[in-house]
Amino acid sequence: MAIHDPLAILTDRFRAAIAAAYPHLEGPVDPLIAPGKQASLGDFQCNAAMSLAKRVGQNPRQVAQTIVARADLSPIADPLTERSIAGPGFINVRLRPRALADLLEHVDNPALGVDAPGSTETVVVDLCGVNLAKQMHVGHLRATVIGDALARLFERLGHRVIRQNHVGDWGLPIAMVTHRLMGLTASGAVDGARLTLDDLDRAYRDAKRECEADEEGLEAARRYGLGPKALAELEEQVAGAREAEAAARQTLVRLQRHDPDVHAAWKRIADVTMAECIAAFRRLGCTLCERDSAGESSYSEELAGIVDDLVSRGVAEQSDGALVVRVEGIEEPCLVRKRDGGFLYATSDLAGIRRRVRKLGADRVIYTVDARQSLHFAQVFAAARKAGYTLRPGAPGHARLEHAAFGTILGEDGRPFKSRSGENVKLSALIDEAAERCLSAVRQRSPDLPEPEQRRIAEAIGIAAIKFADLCNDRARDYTFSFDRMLAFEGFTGPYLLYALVRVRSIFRKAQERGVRSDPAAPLLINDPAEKTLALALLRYPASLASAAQSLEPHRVCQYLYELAGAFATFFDACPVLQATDSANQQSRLRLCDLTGRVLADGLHVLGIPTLDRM
RNA sequence: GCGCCCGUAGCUCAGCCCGGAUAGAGCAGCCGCCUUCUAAGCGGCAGGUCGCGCGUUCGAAUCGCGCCGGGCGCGCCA
Repeated sequence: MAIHDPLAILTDRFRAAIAAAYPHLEGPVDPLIAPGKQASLGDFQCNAAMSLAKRVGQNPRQVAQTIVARADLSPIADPLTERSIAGPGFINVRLRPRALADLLEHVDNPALGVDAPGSTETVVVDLCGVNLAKQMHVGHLRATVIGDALARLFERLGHRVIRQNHVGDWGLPIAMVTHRLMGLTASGAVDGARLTLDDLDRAYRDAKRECEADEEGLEAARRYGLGPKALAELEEQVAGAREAEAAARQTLVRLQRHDPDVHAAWKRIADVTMAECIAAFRRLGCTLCERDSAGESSYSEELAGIVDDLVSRGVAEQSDGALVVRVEGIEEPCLVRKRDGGFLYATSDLAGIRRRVRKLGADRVIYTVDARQSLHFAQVFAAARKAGYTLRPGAPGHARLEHAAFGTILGEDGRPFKSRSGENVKLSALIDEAAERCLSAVRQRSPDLPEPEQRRIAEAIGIAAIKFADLCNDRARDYTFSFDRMLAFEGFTGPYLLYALVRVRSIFRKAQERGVRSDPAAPLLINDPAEKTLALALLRYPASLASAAQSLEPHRVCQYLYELAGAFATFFDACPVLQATDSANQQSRLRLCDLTGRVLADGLHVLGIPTLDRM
């Protein structure tokens, strides 16, 4: 048990009291301890009496009295009395200032009160999922930022984390670009040596357009008897598209057979794309590197074997010429091979699960992928389980597969976020704009700092704003992207958290200037209400991480950090540190500041948000 | 048609898993607070039929059922 978490301690004490008072009750009873509803009544409350009343055949107030008589809360809280009971049977608990200080001593360590896990798990996080020849855009932002935060969170909690970037680097669309690029290079239209991702992005779109046959248009033209000229144009378009597609298919076959020319072109596309993406991750502060890439191509050789395995063991079956895995509870079967013998993305996802569990040793695999893929993952997870791919060598039970689904980023018009011209907004352009908008504010507030420093600060604030906005609300929901709101420099934003930390660090800068030494062993004095609120907030840090990890919801950490920053802001206003009335108070407050700064920095680091010394 | 997600203050959102006291934030509005550690801050006021109905319960934003409204998905694309 966490010996520094008052909630855990009180839960323990009340559970014991209830067990002693009602020994005939079966199983442990949850004492329902919660933070106090009103600070004036108490710091915590026990809500168990009401729910127990019926089970023990007493009225709730009687139950509360019985619990109060049995509960021993020393030394952390004031003794309970008749007056601790309120309303129908709420039991209010008030912590002792001294106890608060003692508890804080326990979290004042490098781990900040986060205990090592009972058992270390291997957690694979599937994140990012960029596609070759496509610019990173807002669609990848969430998959990268949320996945990175989850990966960091599990690492912080002491687990072994393996990041997997399931890059879309295989299949017909990629073959289409490869084919087109080879043509462009051969004709000299593009310099292969100086290829950029923008070039590839353009080639991708052109190739796609080239292969799109307007069959419906042709059909309609025939039906409505359009003129011969229009008809001929449409026929030509369709024929051309079919030809382009056939060529792309041919390229795909050559790629699969490791044809040196095609493979070299494909490799070039992969290198150019990944180099730019990895630069983007670095700029964003996401811990994702080349080694974490495990694209679809890396599974291509395994797919036939997977399907054979599924067939031979009767897991997959024929259906309309295709191969499907039927799973209980889901109407739609999971398609693993097309009628034409081609594989689908479910097939490579199955290969992914098998490798992650068997080779990488995953106890959990977490997919940070768009919520629109929910059905797909439900199918694939069930199929993998049915196939036994989730069975871990040398461990009981199945690995846990979880889809950390996230919603769409919407524009302020409520529709999926796009540029004015309807294009996807490039991630780099997004960061540029955020940094640009911050720069003027930084110049205004810190005119003395050198220009490069101002730029560096503005960039960090912009990134903090973007990432915090993405992480701070419920993953599963769509959210509205708004520069104005995230950069408002007010309220529930990334900049607010950075600002709180900057103020902490500023105090220590000033302390040094004034020759004030801080004593790390000075006694903590928790007297002012603002000090108490801050102390209570500091103690909640480990629980906030645990809760976020349990639910795969980073926004819980955001919520927590915002509350901590708020508690600090109030403290900052109410409790002078360097001008404290006496040295004991000054030293105690310096320690509170130090602890606050460390928790804020640690929490921001867990979220992957950059921190600053000044802004 | 079936499935998933969402509906809480003018706006953007927490709270729902695990039911408890007058439902919380931020923005916008109004009133205060910088000769003192960064005012990107703090304190206060005002603002809500928790989509609707029924049910379970001593007690429902929270659990169940049924509606209404919005979004997304649903075998040979990835």
